[in-house]
Amino acid sequence: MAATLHDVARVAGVSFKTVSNVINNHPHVRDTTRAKVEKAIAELGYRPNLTARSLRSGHTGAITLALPQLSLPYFAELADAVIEAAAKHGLVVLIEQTGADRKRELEVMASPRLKMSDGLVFSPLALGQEDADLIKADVPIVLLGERIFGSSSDHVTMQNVTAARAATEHLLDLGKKRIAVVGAHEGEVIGSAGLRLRGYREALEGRGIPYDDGIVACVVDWHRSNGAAAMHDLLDRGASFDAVFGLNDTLAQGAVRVLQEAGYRVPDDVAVIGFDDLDETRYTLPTLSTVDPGRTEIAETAIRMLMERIKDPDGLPPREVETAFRVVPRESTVGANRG
Amino acid sequence: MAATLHDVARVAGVSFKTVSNVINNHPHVRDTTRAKVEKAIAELGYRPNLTARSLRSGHTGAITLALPQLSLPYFAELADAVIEAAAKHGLVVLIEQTGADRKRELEVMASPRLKMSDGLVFSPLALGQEDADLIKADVPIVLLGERIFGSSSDHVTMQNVTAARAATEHLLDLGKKRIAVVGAHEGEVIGSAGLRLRGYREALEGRGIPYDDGIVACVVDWHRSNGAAAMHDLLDRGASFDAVFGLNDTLAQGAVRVLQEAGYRVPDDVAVIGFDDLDETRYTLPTLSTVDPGRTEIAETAIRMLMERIKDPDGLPPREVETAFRVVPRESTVGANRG
DNA sequence: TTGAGTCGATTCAACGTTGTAAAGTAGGCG
DNA sequence: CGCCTACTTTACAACGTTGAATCGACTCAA
Repeated sequence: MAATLHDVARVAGVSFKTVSNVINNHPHVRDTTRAKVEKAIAELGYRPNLTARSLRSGHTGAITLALPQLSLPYFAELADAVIEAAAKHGLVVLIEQTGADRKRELEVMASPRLKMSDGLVFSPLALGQEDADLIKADVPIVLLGERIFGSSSDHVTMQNVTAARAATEHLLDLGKKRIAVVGAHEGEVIGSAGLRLRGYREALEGRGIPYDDGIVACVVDWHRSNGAAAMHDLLDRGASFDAVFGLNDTLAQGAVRVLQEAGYRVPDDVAVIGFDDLDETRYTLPTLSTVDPGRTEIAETAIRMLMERIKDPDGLPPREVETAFRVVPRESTVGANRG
Repeated sequence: MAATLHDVARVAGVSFKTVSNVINNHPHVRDTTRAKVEKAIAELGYRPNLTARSLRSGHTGAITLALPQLSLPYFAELADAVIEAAAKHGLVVLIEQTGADRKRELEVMASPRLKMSDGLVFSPLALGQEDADLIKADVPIVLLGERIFGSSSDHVTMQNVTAARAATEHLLDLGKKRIAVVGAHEGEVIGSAGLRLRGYREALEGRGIPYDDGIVACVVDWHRSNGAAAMHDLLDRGASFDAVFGLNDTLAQGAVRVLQEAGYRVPDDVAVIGFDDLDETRYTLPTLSTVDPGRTEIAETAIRMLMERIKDPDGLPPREVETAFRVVPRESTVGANRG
């Protein structure tokens, strides 16, 4: 089968430890010896057994990324960013899908498989404040995403409230007066829906506009179909509005679709803004205004924090980082003749 | 640190091998002993060290999935399907992004990291027929996707030619006479672009319609923007056509967008069909007709074949499986009042 | 010339697990 | 009562690697 240090040593005529020293660039190896060993390595096509190395060294060179589902575009783009950020540090990424199911989210942290990696980047959806004490595992954890936990883990979060406020203000700045919301979660306070709704309300308050829950449509999931259904709902109710804040891009896309079917022009009759800056928002008709929550920065920060904690598991206090966001105006709010 | 077999053994007052026997459901363990051991396991929160188990057993319980990029929706949905299929067999998935770069695709197979998994599900884009001999690694490989290799690996491919032919025939059946193609690759024969174009030509031949390369637009990449640019190109050339076959869904979406901007009604003026059955094609305006290439079946077949080959690396001849496809008519070809 | 110090290579143990083989403990039967 | 068998537990070695300690040879300064 595959060659081992011992095989190489036999061919090179040295001890297997000398081969190990060559591979690990140990300083005290004679050049002639090194050459002999390298020749033998090439000859046998030797590759180090990373499993054995992991057992000996205690770390694997892999991290786990746990997220709801890759077929949700936001998480696919997040995973892309995390994999690239990890690759820069020589880490490989193992992906676990939780389906936003609370039981599976807890299982991820409890599974012995987690120890096949050195740390966990975790984007939970179903876990809430009440689960704070359950957020722990045999490896360091960095929590991503929108929720706030009382846990002792590191967090990388987007600025949901402030960013949502900025998105709303963008609509207000365009002279919109009645801004509908698509995608609220009934009664939620600390989830991303709740936080973004809070930002929306703050923006209204800032301009002295009363909050009207008659133009706030609730949904269960954040899929395109839910956005479409919510917009149908608003239209059926006869709600009047001149702008829509979709709490994420897919919801906004669903809403745009229904508005267009119903004969409304976007943005002239109704301006629409989303949230997430998915790649595809650049290519819809009209292109979708949105908020870039700093996905690349989230990924890179998460990896950096995780590596710091892997290196020093207990020396650091729990940290919370909020990434920079940016409102991205596109055709769905400012029309086709933008800069 | 984490408890080991020895720690559990000490607490339970047995040898560490007995603990191992309990964990592995060894038949001859006295009930009272088992109970003692299980109590100690619970007490210490013992979890087996999978790295050590891997070293000893020679397999890891993980597989590698190598693909171009997760932010491309097709591959995100493929990854989702592969992860779910793997999970059914108790396997976890490690993802490598190649960026469709030939060098990185070769590196994936050569990297010692690959041995941290038991097998490779590989969806190459840059490797071609001439690289057939380079398709090999220290672990079994199942190749996915559109290319054909002379390699000795297992393949799971979609029926590109037949499915593209069916897509084209769907347009012909609607009475369309001049079907433009968006997304061809200049001179390509055996890639997915080449194969799908062949299916298109076969369909035309079958109806005695001459092939006109004046309505076949070539692109470099298969992104939405390329589809848009290609459609711009066709319109600028003054090409006349009453239908468009986008060689994948994102290309088709880009094309639809440009058509709509240019004032064409889809499907009344121009019918459009894509390829891949991305989730989002259900929510565009109009919803996009497409071809479901059997993604779930691809994933499940690939995992099944990979497991068979892991179990018996040399006993099986190279196999090639083609999955079933299905034309999915939606609004972009048959209009809004469909069944 | 000798002792200290460096270089180069080796030996040994350990990481935590499982397979093999052997050892110990009953129970059953002649 | 002793022996054979089946059951239960244990001891030991291995998986392939790296770190610690060791050892010989050589260099240099005293």
